[in-house]
Order: sequence, then structure tokens, then C-alpha cells
Amino acid sequence: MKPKAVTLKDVAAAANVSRATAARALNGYGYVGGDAAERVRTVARELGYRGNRIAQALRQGELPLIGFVPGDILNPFFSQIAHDLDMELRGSRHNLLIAASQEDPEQERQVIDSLRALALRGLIIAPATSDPNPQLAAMLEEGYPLVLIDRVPEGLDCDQITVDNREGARNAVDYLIRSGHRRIALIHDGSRIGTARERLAGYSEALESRGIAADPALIAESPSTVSHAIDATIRLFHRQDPPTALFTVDSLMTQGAMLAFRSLGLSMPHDVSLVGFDDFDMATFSDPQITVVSQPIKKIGPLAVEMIMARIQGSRAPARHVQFPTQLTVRGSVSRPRSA
Amino acid sequence: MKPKAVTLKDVAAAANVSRATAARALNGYGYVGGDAAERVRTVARELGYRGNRIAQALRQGELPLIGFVPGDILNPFFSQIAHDLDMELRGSRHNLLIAASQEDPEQERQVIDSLRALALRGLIIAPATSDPNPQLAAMLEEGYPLVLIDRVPEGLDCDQITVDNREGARNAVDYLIRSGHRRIALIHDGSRIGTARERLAGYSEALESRGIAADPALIAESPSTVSHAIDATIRLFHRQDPPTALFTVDSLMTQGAMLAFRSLGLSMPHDVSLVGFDDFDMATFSDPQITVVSQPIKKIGPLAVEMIMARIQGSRAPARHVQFPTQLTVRGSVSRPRSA
DNA sequence: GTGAAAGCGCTAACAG
DNA sequence: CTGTTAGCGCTTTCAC
Repeated sequence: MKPKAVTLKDVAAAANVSRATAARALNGYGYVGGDAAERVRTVARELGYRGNRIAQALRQGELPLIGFVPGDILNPFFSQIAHDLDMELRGSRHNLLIAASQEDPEQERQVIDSLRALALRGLIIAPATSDPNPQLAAMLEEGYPLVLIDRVPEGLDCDQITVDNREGARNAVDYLIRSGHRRIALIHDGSRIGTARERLAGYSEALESRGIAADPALIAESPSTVSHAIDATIRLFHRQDPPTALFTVDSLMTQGAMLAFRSLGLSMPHDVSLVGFDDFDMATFSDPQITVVSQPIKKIGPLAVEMIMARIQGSRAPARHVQFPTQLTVRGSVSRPRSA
Repeated sequence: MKPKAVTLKDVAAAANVSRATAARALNGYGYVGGDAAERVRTVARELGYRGNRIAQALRQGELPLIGFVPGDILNPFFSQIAHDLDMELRGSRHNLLIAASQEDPEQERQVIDSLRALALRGLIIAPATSDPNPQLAAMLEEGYPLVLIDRVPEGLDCDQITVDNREGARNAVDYLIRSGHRRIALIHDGSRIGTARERLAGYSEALESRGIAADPALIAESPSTVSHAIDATIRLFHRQDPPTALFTVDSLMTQGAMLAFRSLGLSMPHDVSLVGFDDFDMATFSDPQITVVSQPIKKIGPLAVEMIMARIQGSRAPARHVQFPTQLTVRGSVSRPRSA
């Protein structure tokens, strides 16, 4: 039923050479008679020989695989990166193994463990938290090829690619302030994820630098899903003295806010202004289109591959910390507050 | 620098037993003295022993990996499935390898080849075309665990999960006809992808069964991207006698149509009606919300895992062909034609 | 140039 | 219950 795969031995036998010679011919190294080489290659093709990477890996130590641990592949931010990694890696004849952490530190730990057992060549991770991470620290210590994206655990000097979350948030909020807003609400998803924390910091800085006192009642915390964000937005705007503008720290929350405004009968930008962190397709489909802080997301994947390949090839260079700037993409969801 | 990993041999030595005993203790099979077992486990933990799956795989033939070959991981349809596969597989202690075909048959061929070399346990594929596929046929012949989703090459009796594209399209178009439309346009992405072909067939059937002559000038072909769909829509509606309604065969095209209508100054559902195949987040964010043909997408991943696991466990049962029905999700993008 | 031989780390008979 | 042994398929010295 299952005709066992053709092995190097079969090819060698059929070509009347030793396994060693066959291997040399097929992989093109060492000395091989052009004559024998030719014969081996022909036979291999005829037999449909397809090297066994497992055996090669056992011999050489590693499989041509790179692992990717995103927070959640459903998040368009991560699926874009997964796509880019897949494409980019193909050029280096590697394959991509994806295992999401679901933004859960414990799951992340297990996932990384199970990936390590597979003897991958390296791992690209978006850590679920910015808490110190002994597991990653240990891997780094061992010289395991590791690249961190989007978020970084405290005190880990590792190759990493992030964006300037704090500045992005500061610009966004400052833009709202310059548009005349004073009561600016924020929805973030707790301080668990480092990026959210930085974006919150940027929000506070902007307010402070303009001499506006931050009102804790205008800061809501909510899990990063559309429906939770809807609830949070509604709570925020059901107050006596509702905010005139809202800043959301990720695209799922921005979408939640959009829906909440609709159900509240609040129209943008007339009744309320909105700026979201992270661009998303829908932002240009709505009316008005949404002003967002955009990140150069397409640069992340290719750069991550470049970094991990350098490590795999044995680079011992100091860790590279690349931080991309963000850009405020002004569209139509902000205007001067009605009452102002 | 790179402290070579602890092997079973190290553990066995430290615990004063043979490798066989150590293996038995660690993997919990065969007879092991509770005493020795205990010792081995302790030592293993202390040494930080972490089995080498590559070696196990070489021995047993396969890695605990399942490959997934989607058309394009950026497509939300596929990222949802990838997510579900990842989750589901975790329960069976397997990992997911993702390599997109980019909807390109040649790339698909190469990708499958490279995945096969990795001795995966099975492959879940969304074939790029519905043309007969000798490569997949050969794998099936060999008894290679294979599950096809979304699309199926002709003449391949393989485990598969599809949706009833033809009926979904027929219902959608019939709904437009019942709403009074006669000039109903269609945008599809060529007949390369089987699903598009079936949806086109459903469109024609609906028209025919209502005695409406299909007008070839109302059928546009366009690559499946938002921007191409915009162009196609504009071309379709720039005619003398423009259609009153449009049916799009996938969500990217639906989005393109929405944008095109906006730039043409056509407002839904007043000036034009729209129904798209495949639901998408944005469909409920726009104003009006878009009426779509929805597929039970969340059922696909779990079922695919169930199927592939059955094959991996050696099931020789006849191929299962599961076809899910679609459902017309009526929202606000359809009304009676203005002129009617 | 080419072959023989020695493993990579692990598992699975098979003896004891 | 436990140790010995024989490889899985491949690469890589090391002789010839």
C-alpha cells in the first residue's frame, strides 16, 4: 500500500556507486566523477528520489524550519507578518512553523518548549508580556537564534524589532489636543502587553505636556476584542460629562469603538472624534474614514528574517534593536469638539 | 558557547540505567521498576533533558507536524482556518507548518514537495486550481494523509470539506431577482479557482430559472484583490445601461465594489444593490451593512483536523466528502431597483 | 575519485 | 523488570 520512499541507498544501488558518492553527486560537494555524478542524478530523478530531511537533520542537527509565535494569527497585524515571513523564508529554503501563544504567557511557554524539541533553526516571537522572561533569557544565553518582534520582555538584550509606541500615541493624542479636545478618553487592554503600556504612557505624556490633567475616569481597560471594546466605549460615553474624543490602542478596539458610536447614535467627527493605533482595512471603508497611527508593518517580516538568518549563520554581533517610527495617518474622524 | 543538548544517554548514565530503561521511564511504556523510573525522571528534570524529536522521527518515520497549504494566509478566510487548525492540533500534540501557495499552481507544487521532504504526518490543502492534479493523486495513491478544503481538483476521491458554492450563489442572485433586479452584474476571478467557477454557475442558473437572459457584458473577470475589483466595478457601471445590482464572488471583491460605488457616487441600496459571497468583518461596519452569502467557516478547521487524524491513525475508510450549506445573511445592501 | 565505516539520538525487538 | 543490540537515512572523515 504505502510504497516506502526511495532512499539514498536505492539510488546508489541503481547507479552502481556507493551511498557516499551518491550523496556527493546529489548535494554537489567534494569530488565526484562528472560521469558518475550524471548517472546518479538521472537515476535519482527516475526513481523520484526525495531526500529525507529528517535524517539530514539528525546528522546536521537542525531542520530548515523557523518557528513563529504570534499573539494570535487572527489579528491582521500578525497574519501580515506571517505572510511576509513565509514569503521571505522561502527564498532561503526554509519553512515556517506557526504556533500562537493566544497572548497567554503559560501557553507561550509551552509552545516554545514544544517548538524547541523540534530542533528548529530559530524562533521569531512576539512575547505575550513585557515581564522578564527566564525562558527566553536562557535560550539567548545558549546562543539560540531568537528575534523578538512588536514587544520585548524587560531586561533582554536580544535582536528585536519594535515600533515607537510611545511617540505614536503621543502624536495621536497631541493631534486631538491641537484640534481643541480636552476630554480625551483612552481604551487600552491592561498593562499586560507591553505595547499597550507604552501607548498609555504616550497618552499621558501628551496630556501632561499640554498641561491637561489626566482624568482617570476617562481611561478604560478592556480585553482586546471588538465586543469588549464596544462595551467599554459605551460605558465611557454614558457618563454625565462624556469625553469629546477617544484614542484606542489597537485596531480591534478601534473597530469596537466605531460600532459603539453607531449604536449610541454618535456620529464622527461631528459628535465625537476618534484616533486609533494601528491601521486596518476597514479604516478606509467607513464614513468617515478613520485617522490612525500607522506602523510600517511590511518592513517587520523581511527584517526579522534577515536578523534570524544572520544569527543562524553564526553571527555573534551585538543584539540589534530596531525601532521603527510611526506615522499619523490623518483621515476624517477628527474635528474640533462640538461644544468648543 | 552552545552547550550541546542533554541526550538520553546522559540521563541514562546519570541515573545508572541503560538508555532503553531511561526511554521507557520517560515515555511511559513497557515495564519499568517504579524505583528506577522515579530516579530517571528526577535526573532528567535536573539535567533539563528535552527529548530530540528529530531522532524519534527518524526512528518512527514522522514528525508530529501537519502541513497547511492555504491560498494566501492574508485572506481572512484562511487565517481563520489556520487559527482553528493551530488550536485544534495542539490538543493532539501536533504543530502546524504553513506554506501558502499564493494561488499559484507551480508554487503549490514546490511547496508540497518541500513539505513532503519534511516527513510530515499529513497535509491539509486548499488546491489553487480545480484542474486534475497528478501530484495530489499520487500522494493519495500512496495513502498519504491528505485533506482538501474549500476547493477540489477534478477526479480526486479524497477527504474533503467544501461549501455548496453553486447553491449559495444561486440563492444570492435569486434574492436579487426577487427584489426586482433584472440587470445583475457579476465579478469573478476567472475560472482558475474552482469555487469561483461554481459560484458563476450558480449565478447563471438563477438567472436562467427565472427566465432572464444572461448578458455577457455584465460579467467581469478580475484578479481577486481589492484594487482590481474597484476597476472592474467601475468598468461595469460606466456603461450606457448600467446594471442595477452586483454579485461578487469573494470578500475582497465585495470590498472593492463598495469602494468603487463610493467613488462613483452610487449609494447603496438606493442606486445599486450588492450581495457578496463570503462574510467579512467590514460587512457590518459599512453603511448600509452588506448582505452576504456566509459559510460556516469555523467548522472547517476542526473537521479537517478530525479527518486528518483519522487517516494518520490508519483509517482506510472511503473518502469523506463533506459539503456545508451556505446561508444568505440579509443585511441592508439590497432594495428594489430605483427605476422599477 | 570513490568506498567503507562510523555514528547523529532514539526506539524496539529480543534476551536475560 | 532491564540491558544489549540493531538500525532509521544520511553525511562525513579516512583510507584506498
